[in-house]
Amino acid sequence: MSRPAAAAAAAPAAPDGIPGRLRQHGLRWTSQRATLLTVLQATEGHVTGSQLVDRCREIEPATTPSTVYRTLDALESLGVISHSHGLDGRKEFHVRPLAEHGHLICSTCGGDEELPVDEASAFVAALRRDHGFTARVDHLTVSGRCHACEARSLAGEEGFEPSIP
Amino acid sequence: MSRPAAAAAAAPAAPDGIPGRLRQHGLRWTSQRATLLTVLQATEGHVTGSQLVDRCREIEPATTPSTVYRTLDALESLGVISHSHGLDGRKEFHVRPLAEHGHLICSTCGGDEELPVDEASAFVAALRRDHGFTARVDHLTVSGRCHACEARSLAGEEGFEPSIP
DNA sequence: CACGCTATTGCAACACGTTGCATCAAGGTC
DNA sequence: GACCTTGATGCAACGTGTTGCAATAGCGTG
Repeated sequence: MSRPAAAAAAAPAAPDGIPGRLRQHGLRWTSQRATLLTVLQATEGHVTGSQLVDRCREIEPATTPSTVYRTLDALESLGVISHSHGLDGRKEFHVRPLAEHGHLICSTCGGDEELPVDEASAFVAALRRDHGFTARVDHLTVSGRCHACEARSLAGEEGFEPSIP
Repeated sequence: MSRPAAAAAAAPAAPDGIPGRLRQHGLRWTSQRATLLTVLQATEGHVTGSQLVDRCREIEPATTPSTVYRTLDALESLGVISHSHGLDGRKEFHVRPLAEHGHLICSTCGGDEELPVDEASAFVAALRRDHGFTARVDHLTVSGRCHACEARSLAGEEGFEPSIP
């Protein structure tokens, strides 16, 4: 009889049906991927690639960065995770399916607010109408100034803007 | 009598009033900065940092990357240039004041279309109303699929999405 | 259960930026 | 025109990702 448990044994804590979904696409389930998945599932909110590498190393010190980054790509093509970009343009991953959302990042204080898709729907519709462009809100990062920082900057002097990455 | 030309002599092709604007802010006008400015003014559309380093080296082979990047920061705080982010999150600089605009980047073909500010004004207004957030359209990059690629993907099979940086 | 195809891995090298620090020089002042 | 303050430069080292390549190991097959 087939024993899918064998894979789980070699790969501790195999979660969900991810292994199967990988195989469906001709991809493979390895212990390194299991480690990353474990880390991802224990993750709240957003994480950068290097943070994931670090956390994987806590579980499996032999973890190699290139493997992590390549696996992240693979998981993303499967739709298991997605990413947007932080202020510095660095990728920030998050596990799906949290509610799909964009991001509002304050370039002054670094604060990050979520933008529900429906609040962007009119904008998306306009882009489709005027440009034939299908926007991915899920990958959208809007930078600007949050309420608090805007008020502060209007009150005080600006002169120079601080560096706006 | 004061001879601002002296600076221009040491620094070939000093353009505009940039040297003066730097000095107004306690910053300095150097030959390295003159080189970068020359390159920037000969630049159409967008450029990445490394492209700028390369072009500066064509003029002045001794150009150092760190100097270029630091000068870019300085010029940006003066409002001489601004940047947005490419598909990979890398900074893309452009000289102002071209008409302020955002970007629509197709994650499939890499195509880049400009988004006039006024087309985003309703969206910006909504963000301000609902989140007290002041968005910078000028720094906005929306990724998604352009008309051509969208049509192509609807026609053909997708299975996997190609990697979407 | 052994075999074979090929996806993955790990390593090393590279690309792009950033940062700390000692040294240099722009440019305002006397 | 010499002096002095302080911003700018160049270098070296580091952080984060990416890529080419040979070796390894999933996993579907016979």
